[in-house]
Amino acid sequence: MVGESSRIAGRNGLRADAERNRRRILSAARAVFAEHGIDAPMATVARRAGVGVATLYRRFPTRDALVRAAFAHQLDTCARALTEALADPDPWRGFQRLFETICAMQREERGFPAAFVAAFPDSSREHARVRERAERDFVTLVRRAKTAGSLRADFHPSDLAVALLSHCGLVTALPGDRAASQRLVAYLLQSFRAEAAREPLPAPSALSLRSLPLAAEGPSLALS
Amino acid sequence: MVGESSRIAGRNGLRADAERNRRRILSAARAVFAEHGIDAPMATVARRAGVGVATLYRRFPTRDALVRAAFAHQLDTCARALTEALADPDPWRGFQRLFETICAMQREERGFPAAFVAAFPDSSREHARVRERAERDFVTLVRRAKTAGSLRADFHPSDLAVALLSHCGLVTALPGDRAASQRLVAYLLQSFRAEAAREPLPAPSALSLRSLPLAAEGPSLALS
DNA sequence: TGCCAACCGGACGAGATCGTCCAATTGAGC
DNA sequence: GCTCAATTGGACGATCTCGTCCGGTTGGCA
Repeated sequence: MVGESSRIAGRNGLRADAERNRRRILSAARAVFAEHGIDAPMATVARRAGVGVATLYRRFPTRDALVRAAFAHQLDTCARALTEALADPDPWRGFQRLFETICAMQREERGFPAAFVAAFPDSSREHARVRERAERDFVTLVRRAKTAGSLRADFHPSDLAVALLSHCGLVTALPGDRAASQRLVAYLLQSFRAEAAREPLPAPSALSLRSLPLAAEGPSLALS
Repeated sequence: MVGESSRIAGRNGLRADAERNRRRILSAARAVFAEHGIDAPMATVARRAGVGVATLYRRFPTRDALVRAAFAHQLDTCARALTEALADPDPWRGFQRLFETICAMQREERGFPAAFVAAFPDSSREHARVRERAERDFVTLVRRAKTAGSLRADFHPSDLAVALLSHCGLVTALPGDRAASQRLVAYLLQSFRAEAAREPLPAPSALSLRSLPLAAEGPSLALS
């Protein structure tokens, strides 16, 4: 019970300069990823941040860790959108806003789509608890919207993942084409409405919603 | 008027062994691209084909040329689907089959989606003539389907590109998930029907259809 | 002010891919 | 069978990225 010698307050237990560099790195990472894609060399990020590669690697041992930290704020927004959707008295409006919010995020934040799918196959991680919570929330929202008669009865929760991944692919292929993205969102939302259910759909995907990066992964560490 | 010395018949003006190697390379490329993605090292393709790298580079100077040649057969099928769609007495059935055919191709032929989008920004090339023809054909199909009252009036030809690119992104993110792909196709087709037009859509994308790799680029050179 | 642990950053070796060059081989007409 | 040119294949140098190592620096408490 002696230790904790020069451990200081920097909110993460980091020294002041270390914390400063951490923020710089995240900011640089967002800029570089947006500009050169998610596969940009780590050294580029380090240079832009004005730090050495070692500093970068010490703070974020893998590229994946960096990517996730860099877009934690955006993932947070998605998670918050789910909470707000659930709070909306009109379940369809909640559903619609949730979908539009996430798609807008994918559309506006260059680099985020790649991060979104990169964070995707994370299903077996520690945050499973939070993810399950998000999944249950969304299922609840879907049930309410169906009961209200606004969402088609054969909508399956995994369809959200299908829709989001499609949109993700679209904005990746056509970065900057807002019109295309908005058209797709409109088409999909209309086809999710109860009135659109004219013909039966094929069987839904077995895809688990738990793998969707919709849940906040602990307290947000993202900083502007 | 003396030349043409030992120029021989190999359909491409290639020597018999050269033509044989060409086929081997294309076959190997399809296999490797399907297995390791479109960014697989050229050397891997060469090794699989049982030829040296130089042979590969001489025949296909760039990776792009190889990719396009490897999937020329699939692109051909897409182009043929357009012709058949136009020939169908029921324009909506033609439209539907066209869309389903292309999506099935993207879904079943691993590696093809990547090739599809890779072939995308090719608008300014020599084949512009053929592309324009394909564009006109599709516009004709759309007009007929609208006149018949089966396609929604506010459908814009560029929506085909939007839909195809989205689907492309989906199957890239979830290779092997047939159900997801089929669900998206069903949703999109239903939302394209005239009866689905309940609310106005946002403005269409300025995206030119000419850039869609729907047209055959000259006589097919693809071989099994 | 002084001390020490934590932190910093650039150099560095390993590994991978690219695209070219050249000597040896091989196909096809004569 | 012979000749010649087209074709072949692997070696090679250039370029790039990764992730670690280590000597020097700095922050914060005493």
